[in-house]
Amino acid sequence: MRNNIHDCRGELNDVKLRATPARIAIMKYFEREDKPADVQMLIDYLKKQKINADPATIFRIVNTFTEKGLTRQISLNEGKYRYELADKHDHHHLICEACGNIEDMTDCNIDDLEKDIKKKKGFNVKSHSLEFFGICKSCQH
Amino acid sequence: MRNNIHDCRGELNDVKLRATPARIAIMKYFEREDKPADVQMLIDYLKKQKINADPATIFRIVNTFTEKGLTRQISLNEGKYRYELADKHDHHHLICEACGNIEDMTDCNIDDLEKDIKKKKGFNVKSHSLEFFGICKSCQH
DNA sequence: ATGGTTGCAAACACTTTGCACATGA
DNA sequence: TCATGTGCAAAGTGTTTGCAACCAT
Repeated sequence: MRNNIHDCRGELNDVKLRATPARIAIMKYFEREDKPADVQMLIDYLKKQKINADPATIFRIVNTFTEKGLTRQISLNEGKYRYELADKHDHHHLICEACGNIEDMTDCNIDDLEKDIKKKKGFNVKSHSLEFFGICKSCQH
Repeated sequence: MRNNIHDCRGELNDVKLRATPARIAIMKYFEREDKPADVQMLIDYLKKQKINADPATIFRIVNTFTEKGLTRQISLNEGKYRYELADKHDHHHLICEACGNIEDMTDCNIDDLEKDIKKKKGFNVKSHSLEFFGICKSCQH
C-alpha cells in the first residue's frame, strides 16, 4: 500500500511522464500553494526539499506539464511567466501593486460575455485571463 | 497655423516631453492602429516612415509614455510586452490562437465584479486586464 | 545654451537548446 | 535495458543602462 502518501505519481503516470523527484515536488507545490509560481520560486522550494535542480530543468518541467494539460502558463505583466494548476477553471487573480501578493478569486461569471462575443463577433472563445490590479486589504491601513 | 496637421505635439507637450520625430511617429501609430504594438512592430513602422530608431530608444519611448499615462503596457502571454493607448478605458482583446490577430472588444461590465471584490475581500481594484483566447471568425471556415 | 533624447555597446533577465551522462520503469 | 529526464554550457530573446554625441526648445 504505497498510496497512503499522496505523492502525485498518479497524475504523472496519467500523462505518461516519469515520476522524478523534481516533478513530484513541483506537483506537490502546485497542489499545496494557491499562488501561481515562477521558475525561481520553484527552484527555491525544491532547494528547501533538498532537491537541487537546474533552471533549465524547471523550465522543461513546467513546459511539459503545460503541454500535458497539468498546468497553465500565465503572465501578470511582470516580464516572466508564472504557472498554476490547470484544473481549477474560471478563477482569477487579485494582484496587490504594493506588496506583490497574489490572491485567488473564484466564481466570476464571464460565460454570458463569451456567448455574447460568439454571437456578435463570431469569435470562438477557448479560454480567457482576467487579472485585477490594485491594493490589497492589509496594504490600505 | 501649424496645427492644421495633427501631429501629436499637443499630447507630448501636455506631459512635458519633447516632440522628436520618433515620438511623434509612435503617437501617430497608436492613434491610427487599434492593435497593441510590440517594440519590433514600432521599429518596422518607423522604418516605413524613413525614421531609423534603435530598439533601446523605442523601449525608452514606450516606457516614458507609459509613465506619463499616454500608453499602457500589457502582456498577452507572449514573452514580451505590447503597448496601446491608455485613454480607451475598459476594453479587452480577442486573441486568435490560429492567426495571431488581435481584435478589440469594448463594453464589458466588470464594474459590478470590482465592487464585489471590494466588499468581499477588501481589495481595492485600480485596473484589470481581460483577454480572450480562441479562434476568430475567419479562421473557423 | 542647455537639458532632454538618442545611438551604440554592453549588460541583464528570462527562456530555450544541444549533448553527454544519469535514472526510472 | 533503454527511452526518458537532467545538468551544464551556450545561445536566443526581450529589455535596461551608461555614456558621449545630438538636437528640440
